[in-house]
Amino acid sequence: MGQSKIRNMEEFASVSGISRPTVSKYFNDPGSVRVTTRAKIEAALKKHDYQPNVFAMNQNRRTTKNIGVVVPNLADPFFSEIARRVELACIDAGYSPILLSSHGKAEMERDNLNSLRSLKPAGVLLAPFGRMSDYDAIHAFDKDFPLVLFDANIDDIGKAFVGTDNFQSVDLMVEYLCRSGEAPCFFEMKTPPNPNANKRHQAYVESMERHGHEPKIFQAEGEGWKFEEIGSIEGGRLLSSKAFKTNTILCSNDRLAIGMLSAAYGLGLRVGHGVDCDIRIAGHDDHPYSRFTCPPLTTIAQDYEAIANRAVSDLFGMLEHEERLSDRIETTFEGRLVMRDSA
Amino acid sequence: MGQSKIRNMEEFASVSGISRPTVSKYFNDPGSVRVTTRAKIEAALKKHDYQPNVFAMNQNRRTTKNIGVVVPNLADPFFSEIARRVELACIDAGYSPILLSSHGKAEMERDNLNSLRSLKPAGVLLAPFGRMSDYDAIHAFDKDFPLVLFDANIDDIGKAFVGTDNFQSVDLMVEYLCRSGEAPCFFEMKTPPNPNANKRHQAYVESMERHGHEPKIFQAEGEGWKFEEIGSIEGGRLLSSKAFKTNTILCSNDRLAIGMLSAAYGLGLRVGHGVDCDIRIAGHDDHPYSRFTCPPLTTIAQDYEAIANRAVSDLFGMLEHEERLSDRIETTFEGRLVMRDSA
DNA sequence: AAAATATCTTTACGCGCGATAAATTATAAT
DNA sequence: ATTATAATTTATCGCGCGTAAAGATATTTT
Repeated sequence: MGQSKIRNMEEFASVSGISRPTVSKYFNDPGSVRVTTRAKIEAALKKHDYQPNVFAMNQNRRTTKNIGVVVPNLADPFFSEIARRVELACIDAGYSPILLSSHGKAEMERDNLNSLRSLKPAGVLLAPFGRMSDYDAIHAFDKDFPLVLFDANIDDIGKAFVGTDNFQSVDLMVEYLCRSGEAPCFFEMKTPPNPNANKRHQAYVESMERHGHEPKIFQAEGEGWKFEEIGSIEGGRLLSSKAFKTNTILCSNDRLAIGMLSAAYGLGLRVGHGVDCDIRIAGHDDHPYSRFTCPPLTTIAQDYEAIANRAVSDLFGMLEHEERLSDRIETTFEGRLVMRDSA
Repeated sequence: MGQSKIRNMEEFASVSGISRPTVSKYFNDPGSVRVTTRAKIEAALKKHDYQPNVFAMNQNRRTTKNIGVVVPNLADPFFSEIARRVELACIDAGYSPILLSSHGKAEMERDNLNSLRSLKPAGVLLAPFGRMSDYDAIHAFDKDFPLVLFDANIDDIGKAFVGTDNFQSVDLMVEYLCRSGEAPCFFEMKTPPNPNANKRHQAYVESMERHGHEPKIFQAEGEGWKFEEIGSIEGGRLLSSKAFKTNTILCSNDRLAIGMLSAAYGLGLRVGHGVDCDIRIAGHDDHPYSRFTCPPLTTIAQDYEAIANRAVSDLFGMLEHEERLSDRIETTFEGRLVMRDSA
């Protein structure tokens, strides 16, 4: 809290009785100066409130403290939830996260990466679109900056990947559904914008075969990120035409499931595992609202916190230890079965 | 997209055959140079892809193209939705929006404003916490930067405010509910984190009195931003104890209503306006998921697009016309009744 | 065509700080 | 106390670009 107005580091150095280069060292790493001088500087800071000019700081620095965080779509609560944790983890580590949403458009993902270039980020955490992404742009970016992927993987891109093990998680759900009732069919989008959908598709097929059941896939038409709407319209169509041969439906993600629950309600179907119920519907992701659907949604919880923390620590580990990791690290966390009333 | 690597504006100027100061002018305003020289520069841009260093650009400039956008909580779909539109509007206008979420904490709102200071933003769009906000910090910031508030108002802070007219919108809903059935009681949080809740409370009371009914308020305990949970637990308690004297409940916002719908479902109550229904539940905001609740939620739609566009145009109007607006502008848009099945 | 105006080039300086080398201390180890 | 080591000071350069002034061209007007 200050009275006088300090214009630059030169002036601040003089009022604190320390030379400017030492003050500069202090701001880059307070631990790198002697305790006595640090005390002087911090005393002066309280009297004169000054803070270094970020633009001048970052102009000549090899590496800034900026961390880019790029997610495909902040309007999706899954991403806003995980982005929130990533942001906080960066702040805790003393970095400045810059959160960018690509608003569901792959070309904006490319633009976002290009914008980040001029910010000279120390590193970037990217949840990519996957196949929809501009591969060349991401590949080029990967060569110029330390990059860690999360949520969705792209082969050989980035120094590390952190996500959920879809094969484990889907198997967990399939196993549970088979054990507790009829084997599930699988409901997904025909052209999903998120690459995890493809993994889950595969995982479902393999898991069903392992359990001795024939996989049954139902694909919804529709593009874009309006998953609930697609789940409601296409799912409702399938439900009302009794296209499903089983009373158990596993949706590729919670948002599709939320849409289907809405359609089922509209059709007067009772959803759940009770004896008086017509169908079971399950999802995947433990979406923030899945606790409050009607009925509450049985789903797989991704470990948001672990994913966010690992992605951040993988990145900062590289940055701070200057490690030249020859090997790309892939970390997947297990999903956790969350049993509620819908299945 | 180019082959050669241009290091700085000097080099780029030479390959384009134009002097550096003119190139500098071009990047600050492409319209300020002659068409023939602009053509040369743009031809060179295609061959050599160069972009000016932002840090060096912003260092000496009086005003940057940075726009700060601060919202209380990106995890709330209402804010992620409106922030998305604000961001896009800024980009369209040629500015660089920097989106910051305060993650539900007032002290982080203050920190966010302080971080923005060092970015020398041309202006800032702030959706404040309201009473919870650090008034002094916001007031000080207001004096140093062009500031426009949206969603929540604070008296005399900012050059403009843009939001929804809660008195109009709540009255619209009360009128509809009274006309189509029993007069509503009002369900809200006892200590809401969002100041609009207080406006809606007042609006409900006034509207009820105007319609000749006695207002009945029910307040839920609970702090923080877990509105659905609070709506579910506290709403469920009230529902099961039959505390409401009327079969019609107006919730202060959709997220509370979503929680209450969940509780009602759990209690086996039929929600809706049909003859066979037990209660009617209405919300406010047209939350992205309110179309998919069971039953779909009758609510008031805020005009996100209009609010975002007006907030941005109010700010840019000031910036670009250098208007010294003596008067603070307050703009409120009307809410729109969205009739679905829940009430 | 000449005159008036708009635009460009040249030259030069400054922004605030990072980085470095050499000289000078202050602190720790012997 | 003397030496070895670590930290600080002094001095100086450079980052990439904004900005301004003066003179040189180009374009438009008469």
